Amino acid sequence: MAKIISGNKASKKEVIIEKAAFLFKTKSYSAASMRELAIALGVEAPSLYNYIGSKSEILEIICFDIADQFTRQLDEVEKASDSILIKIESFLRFHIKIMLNNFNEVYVANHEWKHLKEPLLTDFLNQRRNYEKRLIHLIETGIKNNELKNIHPYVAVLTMLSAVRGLEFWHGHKKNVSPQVLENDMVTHLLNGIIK
Amino acid sequence: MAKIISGNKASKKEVIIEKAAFLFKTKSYSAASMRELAIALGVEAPSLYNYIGSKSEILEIICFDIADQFTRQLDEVEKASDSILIKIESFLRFHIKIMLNNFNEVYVANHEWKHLKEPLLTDFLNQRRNYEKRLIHLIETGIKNNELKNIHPYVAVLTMLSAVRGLEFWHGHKKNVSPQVLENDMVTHLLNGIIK
DNA sequence: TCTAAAAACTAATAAGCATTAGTTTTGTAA
DNA sequence: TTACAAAACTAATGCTTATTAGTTTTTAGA
Repeated sequence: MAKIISGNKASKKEVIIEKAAFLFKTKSYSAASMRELAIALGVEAPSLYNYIGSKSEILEIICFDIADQFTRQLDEVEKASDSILIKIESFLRFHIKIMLNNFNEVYVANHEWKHLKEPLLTDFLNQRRNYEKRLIHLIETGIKNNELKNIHPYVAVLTMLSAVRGLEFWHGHKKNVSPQVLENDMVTHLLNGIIK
Repeated sequence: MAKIISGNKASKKEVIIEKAAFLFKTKSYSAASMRELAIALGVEAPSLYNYIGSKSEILEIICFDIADQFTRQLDEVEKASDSILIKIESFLRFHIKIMLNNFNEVYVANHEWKHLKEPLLTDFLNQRRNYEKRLIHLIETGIKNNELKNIHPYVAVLTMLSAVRGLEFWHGHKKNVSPQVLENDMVTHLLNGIIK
């Protein structure tokens, strides 16, 4: 059969992971089989094992790659000498952008992480919890600063994280709205509300 | 082996579905097996087929039961002679409450609907799309009324639906916050924002 | 053109899956 | 106590799964 087609830069392993992310998103991790993945790549299933160690390794790479991207961006936001408001705004804008650009991988990281095996599952959840804690700290600082209303910090973080995460339903609706309008309107909503 | 224990009111079928909802939420629909479900009920797998037709029937019941509850509540909201603002607020509060009270079933309906088989999959998605459209109409009316800012209606609906849906992460955090505070703070956030 | 490594293949393994058929046990009402 | 129905069981079917071992083909460099 044919060989795995790899673009100019992407290694074959990266091509496999990319297709797998699409498949895991579409059918879910458990329901997607290595056979299907192989067919999507024009190859027999066992051939995949020349590049990857196991099905679960693919999931691990996807989940931790995304987690790292979020962590690194938050590092930068924290370092910057901006107001809390600006910090929150840039964290929101980053989430929206990465959601639109790395759609499949973010979707898989958000939905299929529970199929990670220990100890990676615990690692992943700790990384997430830590990320949330840093965001909560941001909100708390904003409340003390008098920049923000006195709402429960975790509720605010949950609301914002969930809202941007909901962009997984955006596909198919983008016809009428440009990504820029989407980004601006959602940021406005989450910071200023919808009441006139 | 023992018999399936059914409470006073709940039929045995309802007990199966309840446990299945928990299992589908915890392990995902594909990864959860009828054998596991049976063990959780203290029974052998084939015994389940005395009550339910198939594994997928369980998923169907869960998904459409939840969908119906949302539809019926929106019917009432639309009928009521309230301002748009009040209408949106009660739709939000209903979502938050049902999320906290029917956690497992809502979670499964939100995450595992893609394993529904045709034509039910199409039915389900149509029902969802229709629900969204009715919410969009609510927002549009509010904008015309001058009750709401001139934001993109679908973005607003997506933001609100996603935010309340994110309460699936609430479990484990409820120690510090009462459901009432959670509800009020989230509603405030989604209507008025977080800026002081 | 020859050689060595990379990457594909085929075949097989062992396990798990939902579901069906047929049988036995259990509970209930006469 | 007997008889009937409900609800459990055991055994089996046929299918799919990820993964491994061993082999052949393809590719690239000297």
